[in-house]
Amino acid sequence: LLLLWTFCEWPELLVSNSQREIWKWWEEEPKYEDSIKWMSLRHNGPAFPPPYERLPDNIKFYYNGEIVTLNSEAEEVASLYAKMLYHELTRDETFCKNFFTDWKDAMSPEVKDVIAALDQCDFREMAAYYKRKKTNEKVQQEFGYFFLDGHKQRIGNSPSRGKLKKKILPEDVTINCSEKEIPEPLPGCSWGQVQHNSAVIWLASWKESPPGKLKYMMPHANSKLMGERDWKKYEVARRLKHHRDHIQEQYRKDWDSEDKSLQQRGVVLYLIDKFALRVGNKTKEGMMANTFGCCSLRVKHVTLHEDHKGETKKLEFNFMGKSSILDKKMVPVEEKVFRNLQLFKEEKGERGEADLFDHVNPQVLNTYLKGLTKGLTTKVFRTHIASITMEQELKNLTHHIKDKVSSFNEANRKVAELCNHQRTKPALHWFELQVTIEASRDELSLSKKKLEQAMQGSSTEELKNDVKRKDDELRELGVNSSMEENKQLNLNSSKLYYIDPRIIVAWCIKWGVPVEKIYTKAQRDKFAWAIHMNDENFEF
DNA sequence: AGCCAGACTTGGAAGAATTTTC
DNA sequence: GAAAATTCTTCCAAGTCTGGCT
Repeated sequence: LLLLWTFCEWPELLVSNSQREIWKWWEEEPKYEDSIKWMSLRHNGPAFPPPYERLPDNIKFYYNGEIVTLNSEAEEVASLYAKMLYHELTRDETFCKNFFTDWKDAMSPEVKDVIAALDQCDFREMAAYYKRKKTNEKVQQEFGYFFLDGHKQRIGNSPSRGKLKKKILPEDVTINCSEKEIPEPLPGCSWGQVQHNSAVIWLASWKESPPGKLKYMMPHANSKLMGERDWKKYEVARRLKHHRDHIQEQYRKDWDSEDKSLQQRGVVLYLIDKFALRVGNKTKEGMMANTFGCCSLRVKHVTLHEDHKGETKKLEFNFMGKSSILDKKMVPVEEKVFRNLQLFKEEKGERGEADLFDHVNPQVLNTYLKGLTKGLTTKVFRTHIASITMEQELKNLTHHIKDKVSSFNEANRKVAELCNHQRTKPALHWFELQVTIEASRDELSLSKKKLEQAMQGSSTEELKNDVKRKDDELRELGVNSSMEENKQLNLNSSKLYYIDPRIIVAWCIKWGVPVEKIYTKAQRDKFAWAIHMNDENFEF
């Protein structure tokens, strides 16, 4: 009976995704123009977290060992801190200072009188309580989907996210949907705005309070709207092969140009075309993280090396790229590029902080490229080069050293290296490390003791090995803690954003490798269009 | 012509789930 | 059978690029 009742309540949601029929949108004829993204768009809007619930009576907050009852608002803010009590950040002085200031604003005068220092606060009971509490899956069921032209589709980012920022209310949210399908806001609330703009694909948007940046509720990567764009992206990147010769010819001419902006454009385009650099827009001058791309490179980021015979010209990049990932590599360049760069550096009097390419910017570049072929922008080069490289690497794989999947990963690794996709092996935090080292040292001395005791007897071989192993372990801990060389390549980004999935599908068919070995479930959903095309002869 | 809000794309890290190892 | 290692998913920050404004 219970089952039946549940079934009636959520008939569609009980059918798991794998059992559902897939909407093969890629087999359909386009029903409307490119500029129109949808005919009907229905969804429930973002989910809002329920109003704050007070702590149960048995969970207490202590100040200086005494129980203190916080007013509701102060308790709510305290709960945010309690939830991350064991996080490294709570040992950060600035973090604590900022939090304490904001927290005080939420306190009633009486409470404020009592609480004078953060380090006298005991959040441990609260922290334990929240750790037990589980998030509610029902929210995902009700709000995790939208309907595009009658088809059910998953929503991408979770609408209820956003930690310490100001709470988002329905009044802050703009809804984008079909005319007659406006979602219900929370009782007693109304939406900030409702629009019916079929030229865009987002479902809801709002301004995030401290940074003032726009946030969007977008369709999931496996939805038609996202898949269609992805497909189109790879088609544009594919078409670049028909224009690359001409582009190269053109920029070679520009190297000799009298016009400084043409000359710089030529060199920049060469670097992007050869080394798959990002274009390098101006980054928002937030207090920290000065990052760079091709157009924004400074003089100090590029070092020129000429070997003693003056035969090979090399360029050394050394700069912080997107997400503050270090891009450091030595690459050979053509003579004229080398001379031009020398010139650009000299012009700035070798001042390290000066912009290396002061006569070009991303807009200029993109305007030029768009004139060459529709849809061409600088980022297309990265996609193109990555896909071409992968295709070539896979073609070169005539035999498999270990197994097919390992060979595949080798090819993938080349692409990741090219795109400079890194991943930092999470280093143990300092104090965790101390604890680990301590424990490791104890184990070692214990084993040594055992060995000594056993020396008189026989069969000490095993114990000797044990000591040796533990000694090595301890030594390794010391090495790892000294950090550096913790950088590893991350193959996921190139696989998800740069390599045309049809190249991979074709390879899988050719070598009889199940696609499941290469793409995870989520990735197969994202690339469903390519997998279903099932084209063994696909050539990028 | 330069600037910036708006709308997407791309990225590594954290956290969850799963597999492997001891 | 638990802990450790690895893999996968989610999260949301950090990029790109367009087009409208001044």
